[in-house]
Amino acid sequence: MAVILIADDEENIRAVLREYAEFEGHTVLEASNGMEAVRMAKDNKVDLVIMDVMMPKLDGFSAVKEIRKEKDVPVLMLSARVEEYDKLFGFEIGADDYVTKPFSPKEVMARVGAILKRGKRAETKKIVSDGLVIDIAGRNVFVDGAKAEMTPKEYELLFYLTENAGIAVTREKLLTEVWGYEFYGDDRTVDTHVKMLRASLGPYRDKIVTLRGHGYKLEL
Amino acid sequence: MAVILIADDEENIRAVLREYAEFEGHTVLEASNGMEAVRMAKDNKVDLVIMDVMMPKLDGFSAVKEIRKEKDVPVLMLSARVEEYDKLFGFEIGADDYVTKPFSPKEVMARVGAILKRGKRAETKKIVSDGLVIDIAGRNVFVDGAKAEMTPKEYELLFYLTENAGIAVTREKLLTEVWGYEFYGDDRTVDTHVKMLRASLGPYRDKIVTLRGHGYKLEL
DNA sequence: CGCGTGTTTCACAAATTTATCACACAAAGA
DNA sequence: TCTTTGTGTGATAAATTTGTGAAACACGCG
Repeated sequence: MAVILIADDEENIRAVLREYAEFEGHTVLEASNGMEAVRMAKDNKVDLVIMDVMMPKLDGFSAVKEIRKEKDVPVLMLSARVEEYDKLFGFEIGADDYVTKPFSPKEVMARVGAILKRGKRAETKKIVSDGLVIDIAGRNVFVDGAKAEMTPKEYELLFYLTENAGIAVTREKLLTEVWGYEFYGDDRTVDTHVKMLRASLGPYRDKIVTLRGHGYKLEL
Repeated sequence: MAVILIADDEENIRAVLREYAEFEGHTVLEASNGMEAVRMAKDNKVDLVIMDVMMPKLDGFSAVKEIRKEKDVPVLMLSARVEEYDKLFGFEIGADDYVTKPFSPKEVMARVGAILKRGKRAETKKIVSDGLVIDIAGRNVFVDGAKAEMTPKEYELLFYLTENAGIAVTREKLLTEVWGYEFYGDDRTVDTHVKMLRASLGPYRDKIVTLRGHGYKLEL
């Protein structure tokens, strides 16, 4: 559905929200302080941010300001404070909603749903496996939240494998499908690109399984 | 600014909200029960409805449903109940926001402001990112407040990319979509226009990302 | 017509990507 | 264990691709 960044220094609050969010089919990223939240928001394609006001290193308001410099992502603020001032300030910096602690997860998710519904932006399909996010339409690949820069061939190879996830593919097949039927080169070229693709996938390098004497397969 | 219909059976609550709303420059209509609220909403040009849940003759939820049959007006629900159920139900019938009593008038007005702001954004379809404002309907582009003058092709190219923000687009696709299917010219024409468009976008030139071996993408 | 703005093509340099090769390494079978 | 076969990897020269400036071209208008 959507990618939600949950920024709160309290571990259990993140856990609760994550549970609810994932139940609704969202992908969740977590940040435990403002700095981390800013970094993650900038590096990832985030659809909504749930941001706590009081956090170490960088408070929620400042974090939102920072994020807004680069991205126009909707924000729901969380705060333990009940003072009115906070609420107004939250709206002033452009927060889309505001909930005070203690809150009910259901209410938060209802508000999240409302915000996402409003932001009817075309949502690109994403294939997710653990910390690996593959966004074919946006030509993005995220490894544990960080954007993985790849060469064109790597993208195409990965996308082809993704579209055929779980299916064994021969080198020949890959050459004709990814490289094109006119390609008359070496089988081993595939190996080299798999090597580079694996390097780009880092911890998820093993998602590309070698099928000895046959070819490769992407396991999601 | 806007016309706000305040529906609440408590006279003093209406009075307080009216005071704040008028202070912000809004025009206020009042209804003391659900039936009246429905009638007024249908007969008048209303920009936003503040609706109490518990009212005589017709409750707030039913009233909203009734109003929504004819008009797609944003609604902020008020309720004395603190039960979660109400809140969720409020969102389910499409309320844009929800505040429980006792509330602070300032908070309510802040939320009203937020809702109206959203609505306005949707009407003119202004896509904003930092100091970059793209008003497709008005055919305007503002860079840090200053209007950016562009050639027709630049506008069209930018608008197409904006409508497909976050999605990778090939040069071919751009040629057929922006230039027209009959165009049989050079791929590289796109490059040149991207170059010029980037120049026009000044500090936001990097919002147009080059996807090597593929095409371009607008990142908001 | 001639002019001016806007559009397209083109060529070249710079930067990036690719294909291939050789060798080390790993797996499977005798 | 030894052999054979297939795969992983680093290096590198060759091939692509893009950014850009300049020139050619198109077109509406006074």
